[in-house]
Amino acid sequence: MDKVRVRFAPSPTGFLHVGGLRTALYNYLFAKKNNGSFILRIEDTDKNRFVEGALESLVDMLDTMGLIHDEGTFTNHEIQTIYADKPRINPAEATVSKNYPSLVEIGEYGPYIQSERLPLYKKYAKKLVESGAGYYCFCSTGRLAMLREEQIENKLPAKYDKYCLSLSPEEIQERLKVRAPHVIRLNISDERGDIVFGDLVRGQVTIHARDIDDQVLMKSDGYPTYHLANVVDDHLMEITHVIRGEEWLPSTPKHILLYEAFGWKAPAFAHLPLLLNPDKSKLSKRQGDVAVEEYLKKGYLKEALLNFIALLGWNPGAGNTQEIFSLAELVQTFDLRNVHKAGAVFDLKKLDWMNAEYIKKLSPNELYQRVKSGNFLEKDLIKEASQEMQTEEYLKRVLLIERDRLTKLSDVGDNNPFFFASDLMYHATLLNWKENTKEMTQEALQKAHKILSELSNADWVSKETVEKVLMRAAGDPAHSQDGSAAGRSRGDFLWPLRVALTGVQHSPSPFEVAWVLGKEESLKRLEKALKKLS
RNA sequence: GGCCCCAUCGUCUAUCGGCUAGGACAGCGGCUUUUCAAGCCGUUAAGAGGGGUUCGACUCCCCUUGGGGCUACCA
Repeated sequence: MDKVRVRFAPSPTGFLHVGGLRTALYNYLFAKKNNGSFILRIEDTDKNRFVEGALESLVDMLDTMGLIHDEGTFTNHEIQTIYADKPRINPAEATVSKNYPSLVEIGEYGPYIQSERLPLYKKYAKKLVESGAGYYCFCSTGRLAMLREEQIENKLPAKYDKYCLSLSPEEIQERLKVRAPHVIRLNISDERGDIVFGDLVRGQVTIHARDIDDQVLMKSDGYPTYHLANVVDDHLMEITHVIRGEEWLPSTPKHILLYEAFGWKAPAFAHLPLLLNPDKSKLSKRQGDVAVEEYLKKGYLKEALLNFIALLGWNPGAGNTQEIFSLAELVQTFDLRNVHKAGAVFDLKKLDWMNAEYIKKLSPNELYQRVKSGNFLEKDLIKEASQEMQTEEYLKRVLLIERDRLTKLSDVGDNNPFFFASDLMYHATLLNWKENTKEMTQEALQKAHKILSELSNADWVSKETVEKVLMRAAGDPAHSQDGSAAGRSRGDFLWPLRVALTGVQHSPSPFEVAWVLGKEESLKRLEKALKKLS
């Protein structure tokens, strides 16, 4: 079998979409699994929908997500960073893109940007016309629209009526000579009958030729449409497997016909199920975020997003209930045979869970780095805190305590604002544990103050030390079951301590809070609470 | 309107004719516990409907219904 070559071919019409990310991911996984090449090609054949900067963002986003391609289009930034240590990519072999100076192309099948391959499409379109598989069409958009309207009204398939196919060679030449606007269409004969093709995820698909429109292949602006460019490029670039979204399924017969017309062997096709909104329509911006960048900005880890998206439409196979996969594990396990046919709803709740799972696995250092580099510390809560509370040491302590409680990186501090407060407000009644008297609360706080003030600053370095000392002070109810400790419970001591340190009733354990706050701040808060009581 | 694809818990899914239909998320309940979270345990919840084929259908075939996609000189 030929060496596997697959491609991800986005259009520069906006940011990378989570649906696009999944398509790219499956292509990547399939390539890596089969020791093949993953190629990035740019399909910029629609001048009208071109968005400035989209190209660079698309290419870079693929890399920040870790889907490193082997061939095709790269940004200079990539070449200098991500690929710097990859011997098979030699920056010296890079050619600067003709149309986009910020991009570079690497590989033997270039250029990899369709707007730079225009002569190629022109040449092949001409071949089609010469063989009769294609023909010139001069019809106005007005006539086309009327035709279509009429057909729908008569319950017929809406398609071009081949009017221009009846033009004589002389007429055609004449019109071409005066530069009459025209397109080139694919000539599909009803006689062709059923077009049958195999799909790696759907099995055999059959569509009758009579239902297919004479697709425009070359637009009047001289650019090819997706259909022509796609087929020509996939053939020339020796793509072996076309893995793309299900929205392409209905146009695949057109592509099959093109391969036939050129006498080329068609690649294998695999049409992936769509990603859906909660209402089951095709995933769209209207019902939530779709840009990968937005998810990263919201504090989702790229590993979690990739893992989650991999499981939308694919599973590791019979009996395997594993859900957490690293990218390397996905490569190992991936198999197109386990791709589903039905669309999958993008369920944020499950993504949240998975993200939390990934956060829990991060070391304190990694977590800090991620939070910092993702700019998640740049929030008012933290920026308005005292200098001491913004040090790396302090923030790392906060993160260690919060790690198991975070859903997203952006949640840092949100559930425990007292870590960054400079002045807590106390409700005297909240300080009392259950029905305890003010005196008992005072006693508890004084005891805590005494114990903590006896600790040296060095003792505070260890969370365990702080915890041990306070735990001892809280007493162990297990040793006073006979009531000798006058029915005191840990709560009698720990509850006032918690409220004094946090001002609220929900928080991590007082040991941990005290450890995070440090000696000085902890004592300060205890004193303030005591003052409030007196 | 035409064509194509799809159909198991609310959601993601397992099942390739033998099922007491399994797992995960969410939900609910409990344990743990000074509170919250985490963790652990438990639990609610599904094969759209109708015909076939078969000893036996969630699994195969047909129809209906439902959902989705495509139907551009967009990809």
